[in-house]
Amino acid sequence: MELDERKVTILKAIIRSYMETGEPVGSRTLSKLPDLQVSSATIRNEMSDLEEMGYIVQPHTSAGRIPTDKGYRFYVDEIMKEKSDAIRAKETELTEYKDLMTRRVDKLEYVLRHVAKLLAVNTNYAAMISGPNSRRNRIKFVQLSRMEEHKLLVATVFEGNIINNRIITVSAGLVEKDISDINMLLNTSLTGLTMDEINIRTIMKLRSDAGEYSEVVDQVLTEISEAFSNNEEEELEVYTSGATNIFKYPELTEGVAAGMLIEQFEKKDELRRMLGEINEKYRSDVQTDGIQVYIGEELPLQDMKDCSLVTANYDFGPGISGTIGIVGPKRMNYDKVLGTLKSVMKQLEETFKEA
Amino acid sequence: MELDERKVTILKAIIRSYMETGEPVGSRTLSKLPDLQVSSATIRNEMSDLEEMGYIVQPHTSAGRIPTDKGYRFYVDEIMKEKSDAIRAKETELTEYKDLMTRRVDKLEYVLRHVAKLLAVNTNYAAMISGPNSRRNRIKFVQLSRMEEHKLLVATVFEGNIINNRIITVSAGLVEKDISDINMLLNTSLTGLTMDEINIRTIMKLRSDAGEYSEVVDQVLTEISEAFSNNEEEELEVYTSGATNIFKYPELTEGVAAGMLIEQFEKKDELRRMLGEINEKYRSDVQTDGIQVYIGEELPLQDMKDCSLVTANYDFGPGISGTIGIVGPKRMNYDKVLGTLKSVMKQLEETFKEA
DNA sequence: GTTAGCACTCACTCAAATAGAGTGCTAATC
DNA sequence: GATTAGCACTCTATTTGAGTGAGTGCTAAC
Repeated sequence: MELDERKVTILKAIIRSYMETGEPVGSRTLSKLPDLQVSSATIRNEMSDLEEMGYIVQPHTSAGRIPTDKGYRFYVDEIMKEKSDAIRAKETELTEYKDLMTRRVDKLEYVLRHVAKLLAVNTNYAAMISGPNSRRNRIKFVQLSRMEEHKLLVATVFEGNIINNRIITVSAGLVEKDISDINMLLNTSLTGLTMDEINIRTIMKLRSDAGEYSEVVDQVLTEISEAFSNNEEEELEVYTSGATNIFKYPELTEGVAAGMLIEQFEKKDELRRMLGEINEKYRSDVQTDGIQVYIGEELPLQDMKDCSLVTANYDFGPGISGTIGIVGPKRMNYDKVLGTLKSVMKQLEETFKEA
Repeated sequence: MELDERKVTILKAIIRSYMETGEPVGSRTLSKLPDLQVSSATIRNEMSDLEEMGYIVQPHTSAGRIPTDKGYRFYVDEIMKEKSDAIRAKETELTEYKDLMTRRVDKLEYVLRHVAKLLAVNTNYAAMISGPNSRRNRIKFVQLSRMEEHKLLVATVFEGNIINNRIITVSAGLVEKDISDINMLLNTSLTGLTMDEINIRTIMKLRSDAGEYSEVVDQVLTEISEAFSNNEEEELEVYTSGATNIFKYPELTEGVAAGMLIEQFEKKDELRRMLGEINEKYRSDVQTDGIQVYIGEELPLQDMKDCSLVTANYDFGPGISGTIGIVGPKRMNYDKVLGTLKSVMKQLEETFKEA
């Protein structure tokens, strides 16, 4: 069977109606729409076909139809084709938040946290953002300073002005000159490298370069290299916002699943892994604009099988890349989410280009 | 009417039974308890008295009784008297988590986040912790370093090794000597002060001390003072964990209130304000061990009126103080929560004394 | 003061009755 | 051949009413 124009119109109408109301859509409701000038009986026939083709189903015999994953997929693919319209529609709505974002570009964490909130409030779905993976980010400079007799502060600044502090303890006594020398040494050796690139060889070279200091310096370097390597779990943060928005969608809240779903948002490590994988996969995918849509069964996380997930990758330079995700019911307003997401990405990009 | 010994026994029995089951308690159930060797009729008479006195109520005519806020209040006050027993009971259970806490004392944020999680997991209620108010914390030292031509990194380390970074932009050109001089100047003037104590006068003095540099330095100081003053909202963080635990208590999840309650945990600013006020009020209250219990209507937040809140203030030195809160149903296991909280406080204190 | 006994209340459960929305099919119509 | 009107049918959701059981309050006896 073929998906002719009228079938498409009907399918889209079903999806749009279901998006609004959350109720199964009947033939009579559709027949009343202005762009469908046929009787309900005709529509029933078409719906029967659409069901056979797998785009819609009946929750029970005497109910209207609701879209299947396949139905949503068709709809989403359809929007994606005419995406540019959707963007402009939403852009204005967000500008009022611009100052919020531009205010403190220097603290990426702060920006991301607020973007998550902004997305959640604007879309009425749940938002999450994975922070950039510092390990892939280039070191801009390192500053070593003395805090106490045996405690040193190592402040590392990465591209994008992401700052990372560590406190290290050394047993050896260090005079001011030692510290400033090591400082110099660290900067000449490490600047421009990513954490991943700092391996044993770099450290060894550093030590040999240290020359006369090597006995004292050795310990500092050991501490630093350790501080630089034991940090996988913390580096990649995930910020979430609006998890409670799911209470606005009855189909997600009835049953036991509600708790499971809300709990899923507290499991930051799973979210992180998921977003990380998506980022890995589509980071350099220019064709999709870095935007992906996952519907129902397509979701990587089992507990979210009743939801849809829209993701977008941001990339503001080496190492400063991550993924934004919006989670909502399958009947989420894809137009709006896609538009909002694009708009936010664009603004973020501008903000970071300036900085 | 007077609360004689038998009435107390019955009241406590009602509360304990209701804590376990969440079901209204009837006279027959109570008559079967070993420590009540009287008939159900007698108990009915006593319960009638207790109801008249306001300690218990019937949800409806033909149901058992449940405790009122006043009933819980009596019970909690009773436990608080014999608190020391409760502590020791729980202490062992928590030791396994000790390494988790001691691992990274240098990052207070990290510790607090994990303590919140630990409390949530251990109690099965929702936990929250307010971070310390940096504005009241003493500056240990300040480190100024150049990031880019016109960008400087100001790293401020406070007592308790809490680190705060700011990036400031200056239009004037600075040579290395300027930076190290300003650095010296900042440290001699600001070390030992709290943010609150850094007022216009301090800044003015700093400027006059700057002497010959004043033209160039002026801008840096202005930037720094600004960076030091515009940060109220961020400084006081709140970490939450286990909000979804409330799904384990049906009386909290039925009705519309469930969503409201869960949402309340996303409103960090309100939580922050509440914990801040509690901290303010009981910070130096040695008598209560810094522990407070709020039941139902006593809660400062309207949306939590069906819950109880147990709070404890931590204080590990000047400025490093905050408040921990546990939120659960009114029928929460106060014994356990109080014990767990005390145990955690003790461990935290030890951890910080060492560092 | 305590207890046994009994009438009474009220929530909860279950089943049957009812209403309503929607479909599929058939036969008539364009 | 496509469209439509009409009708029987299906299934959910809502209502109703009877029955059940837990629990109380009261009274009279111990």
